[in-house]
Amino acid sequence: MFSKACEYGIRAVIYIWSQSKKGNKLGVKDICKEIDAPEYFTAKILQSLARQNIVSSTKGPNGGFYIDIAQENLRLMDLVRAIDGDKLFTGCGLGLKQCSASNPCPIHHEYKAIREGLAELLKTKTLRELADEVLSGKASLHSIVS
Amino acid sequence: MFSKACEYGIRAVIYIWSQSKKGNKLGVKDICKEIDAPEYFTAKILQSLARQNIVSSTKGPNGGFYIDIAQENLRLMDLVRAIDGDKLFTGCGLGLKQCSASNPCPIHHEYKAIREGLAELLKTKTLRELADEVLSGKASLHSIVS
DNA sequence: AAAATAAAATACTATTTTATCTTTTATTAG
DNA sequence: CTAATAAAAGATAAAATAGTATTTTATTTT
Repeated sequence: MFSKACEYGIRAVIYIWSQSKKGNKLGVKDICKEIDAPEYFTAKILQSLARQNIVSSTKGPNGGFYIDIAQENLRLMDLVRAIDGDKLFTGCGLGLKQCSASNPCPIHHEYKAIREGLAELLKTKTLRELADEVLSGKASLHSIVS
Repeated sequence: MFSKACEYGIRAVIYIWSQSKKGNKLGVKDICKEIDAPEYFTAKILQSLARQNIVSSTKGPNGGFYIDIAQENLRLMDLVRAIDGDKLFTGCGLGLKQCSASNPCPIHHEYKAIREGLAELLKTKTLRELADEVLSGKASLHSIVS
């Protein structure tokens, strides 16, 4: 469904958010250790998100990634769009170039419902909510390490 | 969502079905012309589906692909599984190796609902239904050519 | 039997995605 | 001002997906 880049990006941003709340900045290494993601690849994703002003960063000692309070209501949708674009929310399920209610593919209506359900989910969830779930221990960003 | 191979495969099988009903066998060239898909690539997909006994084929003059009546109740789900496997129906939305109700990622429950909705759609739709929609003109397998 | 046809199999190419490594630039602590 | 630190940028590599071309095999028509 989501690309690997998007999966890592979401996990990273949720973690950054949960720590920014405490005023901490995080290095890529720390982030990747926590969310179990490849370091250099995740760095690229975060750099792209920084250019898009979704996360902030500072270089040098004590530098790292953080998220501005102003982004408190950032929706999961905004993040997915920033990384994967919106092909997931626009394209035809069977790949037709033109597919609409007036010239539908055989699963147009049903697929549209699924896709809209997904969009609704992503629009509803804010990064704040997601980070809170992790902070409260209700949800996790990595597999159990035993 | 689906891979290109899967998109072409679904369109091809629906078209083959709609013609098999009339007793016609179809060559790859004809199929690809109708569904606007790359010829050699689609051929490979169909050959794989033939090995999996989802479509049938005969070589030589008047040969081609067709679908056995016994496959009348073939579900879209079976086709998607045969081409893309079931990663779409099993994996975690955020890519966690282990993600379950007891150790959930932050979108586990909501994502599960979306995924199950999709699975339900694919299990409900039979190839017969989809082909009928195309035959009756209610749905289309290619963009409008004006 | 020979020629024609069409799928099957194999090999090859291109593009995109994922991942890693190296160099550069900015910032801060000493 | 110099070291050290950490992100930014760029270059490269590996893997997966998408797409094309060629050869082989089976079947049918003449």
